[in-house]
Amino acid sequence: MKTDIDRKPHHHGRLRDEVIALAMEEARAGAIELLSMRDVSRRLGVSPAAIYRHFPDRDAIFRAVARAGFDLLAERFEVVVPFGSTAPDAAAALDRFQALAQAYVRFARDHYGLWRLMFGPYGRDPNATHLTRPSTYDWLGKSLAELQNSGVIVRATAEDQYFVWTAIHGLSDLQSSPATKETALESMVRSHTLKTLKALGGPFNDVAVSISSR
Amino acid sequence: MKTDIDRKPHHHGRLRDEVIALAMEEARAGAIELLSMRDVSRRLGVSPAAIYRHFPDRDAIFRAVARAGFDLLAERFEVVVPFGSTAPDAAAALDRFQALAQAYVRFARDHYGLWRLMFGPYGRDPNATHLTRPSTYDWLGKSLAELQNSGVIVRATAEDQYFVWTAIHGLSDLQSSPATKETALESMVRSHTLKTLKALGGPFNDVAVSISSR
DNA sequence: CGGAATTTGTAAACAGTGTTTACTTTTTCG
DNA sequence: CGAAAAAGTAAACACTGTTTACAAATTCCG
Repeated sequence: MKTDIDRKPHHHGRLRDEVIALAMEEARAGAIELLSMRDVSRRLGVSPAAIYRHFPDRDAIFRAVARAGFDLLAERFEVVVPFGSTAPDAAAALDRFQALAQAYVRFARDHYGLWRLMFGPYGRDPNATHLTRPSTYDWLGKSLAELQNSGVIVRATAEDQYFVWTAIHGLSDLQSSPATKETALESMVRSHTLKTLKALGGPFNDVAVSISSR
Repeated sequence: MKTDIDRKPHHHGRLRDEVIALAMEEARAGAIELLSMRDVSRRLGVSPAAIYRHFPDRDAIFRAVARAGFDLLAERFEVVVPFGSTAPDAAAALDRFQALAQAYVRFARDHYGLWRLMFGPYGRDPNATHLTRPSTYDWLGKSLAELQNSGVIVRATAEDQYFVWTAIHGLSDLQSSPATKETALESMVRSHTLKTLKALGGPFNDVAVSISSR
């Protein structure tokens, strides 16, 4: 039993999650590097030292946020391309591939600071799992396999996959203004992905191209 | 006339350049965000406040360093592709294009922190010139024009140029370990650039490909 | 030249930071 | 229930970016 008014003199347990959530929110737009321990503690109504029960130091928060960022990106991927299912035909496979790219570019635009954190030093060092990370990179592999099975492309080697990733990643990193119109972004990503697929060589299926051009 | 031992009780003039030089050196490997004003002043044998005669605040140093970074990159480009000259034939044009890409990727690897600064918020805001920046982006345009004139590619629109840039940029940003072997890096960049060119469409000149494959 | 004006430096202070230490409160659990 | 563990606190430490008032070096010009 507790008193009527359940004021929480102690946070108990969920402080760690609250710190990460606040840091992620803060990392959306701006650089997370200037996030202040004391500011976080103040906004969570907690003493500065309390945070050190959950993180050894400030960098540990950044690393945790970067990991959470990859989880969030994986969620976005799961929405547009449910991992259990398989694209029925070439048109669907191409649609999925483009939806994946759209999600990637949008994520970079809408969570710019978090995005930079994820692909910066803090997102890389954990266990050198940044390249073999299954959650996000494998989505691309699945999509490329679908494209291959449905005949849109003739092969999808590891090198091909890496190439496609770098192309979309570069686009995400370089998109200039965060105020790009939705339709402009969409068509830009579409033509970009089509070029990318064409680069994979072989008789790139022009039928598939005409399929996707509304 | 001065005393025999020309100790300099004041720095006079060149402090600004020394700050930028030191900050650039510091930004090579690690994140520049944790560069300390007081540390800089200490290492330059100067009081902390002295720096404020040359920069309004810390961010101004970052912006200046980012600009200097683009100048340095332009120097690298100039070495491999002298801007005054023109490639005599298709093989030379392709070589130059690949040399440009190599320089780009190497720069990102060898000046990782600086690279991140340049393409982060600090490198972008000056006057929104980050996309129209002539010094670095135009080199790519020149190279693509050479490729077009010599028949390696059939067109080089602005959109094409942007695509090529994003592809190389993405590769630069995602190259994993800074300890990649030189030969591995070189062949990776080569196959990457060839894919990129193929993506530009048209009857991509397979002869040119065989030219470049040693 | 010589002295005013300007530039470029300094020392001291201020508010704010990351982190550690010693200590207290709350929860868990045999 | 009472000990052990977990999760909080206040106070201190060394350090930071920045401002202020002041001093030295340089430049400018009558």
